[in-house]
Amino acid sequence: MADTFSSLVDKIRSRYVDLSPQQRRAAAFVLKRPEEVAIVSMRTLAANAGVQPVTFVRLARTLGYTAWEDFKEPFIERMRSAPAFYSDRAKKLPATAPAELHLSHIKTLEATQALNDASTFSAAAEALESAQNVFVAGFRACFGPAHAFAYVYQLFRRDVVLLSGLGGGLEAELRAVDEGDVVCIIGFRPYSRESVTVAEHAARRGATLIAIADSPLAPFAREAKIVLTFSTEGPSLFPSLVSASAIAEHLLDTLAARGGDAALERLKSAEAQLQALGVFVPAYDPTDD
Amino acid sequence: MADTFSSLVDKIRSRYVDLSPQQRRAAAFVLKRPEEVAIVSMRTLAANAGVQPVTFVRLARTLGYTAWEDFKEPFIERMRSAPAFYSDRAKKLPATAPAELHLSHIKTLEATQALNDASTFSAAAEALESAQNVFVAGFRACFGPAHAFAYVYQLFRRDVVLLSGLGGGLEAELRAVDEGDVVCIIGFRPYSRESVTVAEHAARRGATLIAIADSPLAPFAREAKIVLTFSTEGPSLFPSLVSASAIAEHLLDTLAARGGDAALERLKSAEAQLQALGVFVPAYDPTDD
DNA sequence: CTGCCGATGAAACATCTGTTGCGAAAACTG
DNA sequence: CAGTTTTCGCAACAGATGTTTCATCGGCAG
Repeated sequence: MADTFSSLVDKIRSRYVDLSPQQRRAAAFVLKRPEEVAIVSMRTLAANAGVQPVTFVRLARTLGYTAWEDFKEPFIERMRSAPAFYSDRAKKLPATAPAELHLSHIKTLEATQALNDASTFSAAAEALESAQNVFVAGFRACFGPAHAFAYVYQLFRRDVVLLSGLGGGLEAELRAVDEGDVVCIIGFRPYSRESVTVAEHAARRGATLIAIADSPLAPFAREAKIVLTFSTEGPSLFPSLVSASAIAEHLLDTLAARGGDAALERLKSAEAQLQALGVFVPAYDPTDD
Repeated sequence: MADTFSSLVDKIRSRYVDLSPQQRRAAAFVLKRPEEVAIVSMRTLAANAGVQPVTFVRLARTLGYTAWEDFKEPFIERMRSAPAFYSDRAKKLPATAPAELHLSHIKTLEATQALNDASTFSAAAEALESAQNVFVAGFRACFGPAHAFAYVYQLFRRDVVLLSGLGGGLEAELRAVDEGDVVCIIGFRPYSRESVTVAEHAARRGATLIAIADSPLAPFAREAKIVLTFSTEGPSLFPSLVSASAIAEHLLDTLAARGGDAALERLKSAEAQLQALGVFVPAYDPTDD
């Protein structure tokens, strides 16, 4: 009984010619504005389509649904997991063990994608650009993503500092934070004490706080000017860091793109420098460029 | 009057602390499941959140909205523009949409998924289980994922060591590697010299090598017994770590699953210990379990 | 303890929901 | 053309919706 959106569309398309004029009107409208179906009531939908409310009930019936709600369901399901298209594709993968986790990673990414909009990313980038200095923090499980973010950011910006708390020196590191700086904290539940310490210190000093968290209600996000939210959900025992990494990378990309040629130049020279220092080893894959 | 979704989230976040317990519950739920707000009725929303229907009206009022509908609007607007299904989204977003990068992350994940099969993961898990000691390494951009992997693994296995090269002491750390041990290295192009150093040393000592690399031909994977491959491709300037994280997490999940109750027990006690040490700060989201 | 005040829950409210029944109109059939 | 069938619109229905009202609870100051 539970139809998918695309199969419903097919059904409409194939039986369209047999429909009565009014039902055609309704069906055509439904295809043109699928979001409306999920969101508004049948009556307003009818008003927008220039059709009587009953017509939608009749349309649903002629297509084999017992009630309008059954007809409506696929439209809702399509919206719930935002870009339904990719979800549908993922469901078609074989149901072996690794595929399941893989699928869940995709779902997590999609959930994360739905939680943030472009303007939040650009606001974060703007704040970082106008910062005197940038501090990055993440503790315990989140140290990894924080390090990755700071490492790449350092490639095209000089004054990026990773707050590590190495050797218990977190407080000493924090003394460098001042007004005009931006502090960027990554964390998720359970929230480590250090992240709150950093956040509070940053707020006290008047620095701008950017939080990358699993919830806008994360304790260290309380005083944040900008919050980027990610999901850690999944069938795994452990919370997933995949989405946090995705967000960090997206932010980096935004920063590099906005930085323009200057950022690119610095990036290149940084890489050349590393190369010259003999940090890297040549790959021996002949298909390389 | 017309609020955007992110500004609404900010409003909730900033005023969350002043809310009454019940309203917090409602607010937290709304943040955790934003799609629901757009789709279901207030009454069922209340049922799912474990709150009275009135509470949502009250919440909307406290946040400055005259009616529930005004509060609900941003949630609907957010969904309306979300689905990348028909042509209607092209006109809305600027060229550098977050959806594009999001899409590429999914593609990368799918590519990675295709590169490894379940048996490779179980082989890796098997090797790790029968190891005397486990060493984890990753340098430069890959230090993050390596740290994340080691951190979680340490939660249910005692003898996991992260090779950090801190203070230039990499060689000293390597002296601990011996026959019967497993060394797990994460890395991608350009390959850092340290990763090769570690790999060669491990091979010389007779330790088993597991490589997590962007190519089976990675220099540090030459002597590896098992290679897990991931993709770093994407439209971004920077290679993506998302898939590397996904692989690491999948491996951890496999390990925990195979470890059975014993692993679970250790995991629990590790978490309890951390809790007792006051490492974490309580979350103030009442909808948590 | 009393009196107060905000927070909370239960029930009643008007309104809007999807759906039905029925009559008028239109379209087809012989 | 009449007779039949289908389509359509209107008004009414039961149930669900968001909201209001009011009684109760629980903490706290005097």
